[in-house]
Amino acid sequence: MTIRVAVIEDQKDTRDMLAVLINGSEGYKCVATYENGEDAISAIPELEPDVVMVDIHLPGLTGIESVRKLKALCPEMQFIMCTSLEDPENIFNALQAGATGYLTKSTTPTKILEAIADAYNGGAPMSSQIARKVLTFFQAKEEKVNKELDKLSAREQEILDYLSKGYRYKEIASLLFINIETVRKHIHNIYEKLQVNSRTDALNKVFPKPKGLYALAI
Amino acid sequence: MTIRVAVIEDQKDTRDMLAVLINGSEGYKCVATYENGEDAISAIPELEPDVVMVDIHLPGLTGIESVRKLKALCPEMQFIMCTSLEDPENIFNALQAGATGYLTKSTTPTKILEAIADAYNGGAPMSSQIARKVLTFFQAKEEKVNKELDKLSAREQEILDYLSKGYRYKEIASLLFINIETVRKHIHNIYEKLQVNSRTDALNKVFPKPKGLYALAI
DNA sequence: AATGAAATACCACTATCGTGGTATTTTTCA
DNA sequence: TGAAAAATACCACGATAGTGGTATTTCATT
Repeated sequence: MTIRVAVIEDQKDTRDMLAVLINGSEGYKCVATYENGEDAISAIPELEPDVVMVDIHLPGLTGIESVRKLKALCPEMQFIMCTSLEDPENIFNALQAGATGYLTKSTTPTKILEAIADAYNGGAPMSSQIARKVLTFFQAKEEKVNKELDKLSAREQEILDYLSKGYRYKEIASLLFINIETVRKHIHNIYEKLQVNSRTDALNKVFPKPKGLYALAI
Repeated sequence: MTIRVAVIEDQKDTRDMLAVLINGSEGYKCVATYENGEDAISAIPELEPDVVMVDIHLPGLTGIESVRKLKALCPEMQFIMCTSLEDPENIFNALQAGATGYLTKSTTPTKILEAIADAYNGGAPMSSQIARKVLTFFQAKEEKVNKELDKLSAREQEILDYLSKGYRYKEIASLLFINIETVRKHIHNIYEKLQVNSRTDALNKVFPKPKGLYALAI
């Protein structure tokens, strides 16, 4: 069983180095190399490699954008980002775009081959330093949420939860075995604390939407 | 430099095994073991270990809840979850609670020690299989979104976008330079197509929330 | 040229929501 | 124990949202 690999990398020496490494190893074959994202996008869907190594820095279309487009066309294909940059923003964007691995350029040849096999076998190859940065992104998201949320009492949070699910006042009242007027009062207090005056505004304040979701969907 | 480790694990044999492993290794010291989360929470903030190994399955307070509380008290402390479960929900919740590592019980002693050192040094030790599951959580989105969304005409999508931002009918009307009755009509059509009858329900149908987010925040 | 979908506009009615009060009981915590 | 915070309940009013109609115009496609 041979893993078919493609490489997108603008620097000729790195590109050739990768091709030689891959072709020189049992079980791996480099089936194509590209020096920019545009060429890769027009050729890769036909070629159907198993794994694609992508440089983040590409002239024209960036590596991240290339992955986003390719992943949409070929959901089964595995993408590994290769870069010198470790900043969280790039890591996050790359992974969100559909990459499953993230290697820095200092990675040893052995580790590169391992990473390719790993991605092919359902893993997500990345150093634990990078994994930590991913986690930071995860955990950072919550903070802001709680900041608004912990202004509210437990009961208020409970009611807000029902609001978020679209329940009407009287439904909430019967679910909580309290009077509708009490529900109304709680919600009034919630709105005051959050400085809003509608259900939707309250929810948007407490559960901020992931950016770009709608823009993307259009 | 010695890394000070604490262990929270209800099964005596596993607990003892970990303690022996840690104390038998140069550079590591097991400073305490606990058989449940409650004991750990009352003792660990005083003790200030560098790294805490936490079993997910604990009697009473779960491992995840224990980490959440401890992390709030001691943000610098590193937590590694140990479990036999690899299901995405647990992984996600544990990491969101503040754990930085996630080991399965099949991990070898050497890898366990490596993981402890790794967490201590700013990494996030986890297998690449687990890393992939984390990514899946990141990437799991869209799909359903578009399915509901493309039932709607462009104008309807535009109006739904305003609804999601909390605008009132008359605000939408003046933003789009159309009559409020037209807005009302569009929204009525939107609700019909989506088979709902309130703003919140429509938004929940088109922009499904990442599950577990709110439950976590409580 | 005809059909149909989408966008526009208007009306009347009901339900629900949001505001602004007051007041009692329960819980929490200093 | 005493004060503060939270939860409960009630009322009245105006604003907004949602329902169910009809009807005209525009635009794309057959």
